[in-house]
This record gives sequence, structure tokens and C-alpha cells, in this order.
Amino acid sequence: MATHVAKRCDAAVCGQCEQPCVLGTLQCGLRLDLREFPELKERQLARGDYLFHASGAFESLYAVRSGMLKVSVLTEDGREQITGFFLPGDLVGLDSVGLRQHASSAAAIDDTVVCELPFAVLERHGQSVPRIQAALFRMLSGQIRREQSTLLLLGSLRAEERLAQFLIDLSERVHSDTQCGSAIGMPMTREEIGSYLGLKLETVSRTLSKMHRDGVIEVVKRGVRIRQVDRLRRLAGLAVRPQGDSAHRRGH
Amino acid sequence: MATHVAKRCDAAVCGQCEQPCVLGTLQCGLRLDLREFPELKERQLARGDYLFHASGAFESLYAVRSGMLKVSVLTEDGREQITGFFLPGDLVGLDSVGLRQHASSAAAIDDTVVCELPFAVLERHGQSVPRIQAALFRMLSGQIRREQSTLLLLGSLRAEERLAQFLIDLSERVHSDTQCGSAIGMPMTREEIGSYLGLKLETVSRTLSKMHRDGVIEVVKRGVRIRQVDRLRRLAGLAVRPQGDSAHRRGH
DNA sequence: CGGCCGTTGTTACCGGTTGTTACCTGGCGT
DNA sequence: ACGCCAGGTAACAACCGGTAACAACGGCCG
Repeated sequence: MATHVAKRCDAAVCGQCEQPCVLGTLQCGLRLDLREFPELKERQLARGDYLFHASGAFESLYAVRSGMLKVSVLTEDGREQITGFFLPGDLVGLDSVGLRQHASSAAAIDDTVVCELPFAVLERHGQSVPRIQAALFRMLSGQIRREQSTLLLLGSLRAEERLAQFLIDLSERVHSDTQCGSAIGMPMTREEIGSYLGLKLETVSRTLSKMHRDGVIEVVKRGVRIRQVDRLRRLAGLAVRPQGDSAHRRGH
Repeated sequence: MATHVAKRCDAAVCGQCEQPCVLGTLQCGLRLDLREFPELKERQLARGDYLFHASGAFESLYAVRSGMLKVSVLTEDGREQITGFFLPGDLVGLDSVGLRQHASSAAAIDDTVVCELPFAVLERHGQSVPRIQAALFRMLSGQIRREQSTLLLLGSLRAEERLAQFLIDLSERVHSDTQCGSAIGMPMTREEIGSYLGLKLETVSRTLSKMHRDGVIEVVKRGVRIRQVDRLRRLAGLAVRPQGDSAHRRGH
């Protein structure tokens, strides 16, 4: 599983400064050179460990190197809402940049390695290196956009559409495109999937079973294999793309 | 209505540089001095006018001076999901900072005045004035947090809870706290409320009627008056606060 | 190695909340 | 006055949640 998700981060070497000496290409193309970050630390998390808690002090962003994290917020009466899953190459903690405390908590869903980026260091470098600052802005906006897509999913789609979009999204983030027959590792439980998608775990299970029966996917242990990408896209309410076309469908 | 929502922005004078010469206090305490922004322009929008469209070029952020805007994204098959309503003091366009194109569109729900802040200008000032840059970061994170709250609303709450939270949120943003008997202007249609809350307009109508019958609120033309704040908070699944307590319930 | 137990996942059935459809009312502008 | 649109109401249907029973898996310990 780690070998799948490492793809987007494979130029990265973190912690002890081995070659190549960059943290890797994060979303939006930020590349960080470790020689400028002597204080960078790597952290290992076991499944279930928390990276930070809501209301804890905000100090750092975290670049995911391998594994998977969930970020969640709580209702006053204790219900958990997962607002996102974070894969290698993603940056966690963007909801607290410039603020004192975290508003959400982040926990490892699988054994996970992250690289800690103290925000004070990023900010200092951003002052002198406009590229770093621009990349920070892009990542913040990117986070907003991803959440807007999730709002659309939760507000407008039905259970089967939500699951289908979720699988396609995961697939595109793990590999770089949605291939047929590609396996997607899903270390999270049905309940966590349901929390993210605004469904109950039984509904998640039912819907996955139905897709399996229909031959669209194959449900394997802690993962899914996509059998018919085009049918899955249709279930998601998305246009069926002819072949490896990278989702630029916006030309005015 | 404009007199209600102007409160958070009443120190502001925009466009022609009258006194006091600041744009006003935006969320997160950003104050902009107009003498530094000679190129600032004010824009008037009539109900229904678009401020920008998805896939249009991103050039500016917009500070809402009066009125109300909706920001929405579209599914591939044409359904609209409203991701937020923007009131005076709010900053619109944060989902595209540092990117080329808008991913969402913004339209006036009421007659609205905004102040255009070209991002290039903000960025330039941010380089030399750390306070401005820090404020930008805070506003971006603030936007992420607000969307996370909405994710929680859409993913975990039922119709009545969603409406109640929506009314409380609106009330707290229009006035600074939730007073009893305070009127809330709601220039948006039932369908737009429903889009934002992930409900159909009939459900919105049903639920508001029920709250009215129960004596919790009073539904008036294009607005609502809160009759029993504590019962409304209970409907929203929120703790009932003793008296004007400003929502800091996070002590570890 | 094997059995036990807790966790996670699957399936079935029923009921409730919400979506659908249809029709009506009232206000506003032409 | 007329038509149009936002809003309200009601009956019905669909979808999803709630509950429960069971199966599969994994860890622990004898």
C-alpha cells in the first residue's frame, strides 16, 4: 500500500538530508530544499495516533510522506465529522495558519510518516522567497476548493454517487489517473468512510456490495479494485472521459 | 436591511477617500488604509448580478460593504450547490488566491456594494507589511474553518438542526450576538437556503413553518425574527449559553 | 497451534425523514 | 386585471437510517 501512495512524493527525502535534498513536490508544486530547513523533523505515527487535537496549540504544518491521515471536527454533542483524508503529498493543518489553536484534529488511519514544517520557518522563508509564499497561498486556496467539492458532494449527491465520486477521487490521488483494474488501498473503516460522506456505515457497506454485485468494482480486504471506470464515472454523475484525459473541462 | 448588516463594516469608507480613511475591519482584524490603495474601486451590484463566474480569470478579492452574496459551484450535470453566503465584512474570492481561474461563481442576492482588492496589490503590500500578510493567512484559514463547519452541518445534522444552526449563524454574523427578538434579513429564496443546507425548498418551508408553529421563531417576509433563542439553540444541538457568552467553549 | 473474544463488516427488515409531485395562495410588476 | 414567481401545503414515494443477527477477521493467551 505504501508503495502505491508514495508515488507523488518519491523525489522526497526527509529528516536526515540524503539525496535528492528536497522535501518533495507537494500539491501546487512547492518544493522545499532541506538544506534551508535544518530544524525539520520527521514523525512516525502508528494507526490511531493523533498528530494534533482540536484546541491544541498550532505550530506546524505537516507534509504527509506515507500512510494516511483523517482530519475531523466534533459537534458539541460528540458526533464526529471527518472533513478529509490526507495522502502522501498532501499538507495537513492549513485550517489553522496564522491562528493560535487547531480547530480540528488529525489522526493516523494507517502507519504514517509525516514531515513537520514549523509555520514560523515557512513564514520566514516566505518573506524572502516569493515562490514559497505563492505556493502557500495556492495550497490554502486548494484546500478551500477541495472542501467546496466535498460540500457539493454532501449537499447534492445521493449515496451511490457519493461513494462513486469518493472512489474516483481516491484513485486519482493515489495513482495519477483512474486506471481500470487498479487497486485502491482503503485503510479506513466503513464508519470513517461514512462519516466523511455523510452516510451511515451500513449504507456504505450496502452500496459497495451493490457495486460489487453489478461488477463495477471488486471489494477486497481493506481496499477496492475498479473494474469498469466508465460505469463508475457514470454512477458518480461525471462525464465519461474517452481516455487518460486529465480533468480539464473548463474552457469557458 | 442594509442598516443591520453594515454594523461590522461601519468604520469603513471605500472608493473616494473620505474619513475615516480605512476600508474597515474585515474578519480577522485586517484594516486597510485607503491611502495605500489608490487603485481601489467600488462596485455596485443589483440583485442577480454576478461578481465573477467559475472559470473566469481571478484577479481580485472583494470585500463586501453592504448587501449579500452567494458563492456556488456546479455539478457536471448542472445542479447548483451554494457553498456560502457572504455578508458585510466578509471577503469573497479566497478560493482562488494565487491561482489563475475562479472555481466558483459569486452572485448578488440583494443589492450589494463590494470593494475590489486587486490581489497583486495585496500581495505587494503583504511583502512589506507582515501584518497584512498574516491577516491574509488568517482569513484563508478562517474560510477553511467555516467550510469545515458547513461540512459538519451537511454530514451530521438533520433538517431541523441545519435550519436552526443556519439561523443562529446568520443572527450572530448580522448582529454580534444572538439576541432575542432580533430580526434577521434573509434576502435569499427558500431554494437558495435549501441548496446551502443540502435540503429541498419544500423541506426548508416545512421546517420553518414548524418552528413558527412551535413559537421558536416568527417568519416574516424575507426574514425571520427569533423568539426563543435557547429553544432554537437546543434544536440546533448546541449548548444553551446562560447569557451573551461569546462562543469560547474550547478550554482544552 | 487452536480456541476465545472483541472489532469490523455484511445483510435483512422495518420505519422515518426527506424528496417528489401537484396544486394553491399572495404579492409584484406589466 | 393579468401573468409570473416565490412561497406554502399536502399526499405519496423513495431513500436512507435504525436495529439486529450473523459472519469474518485479527489479536491474545493458554
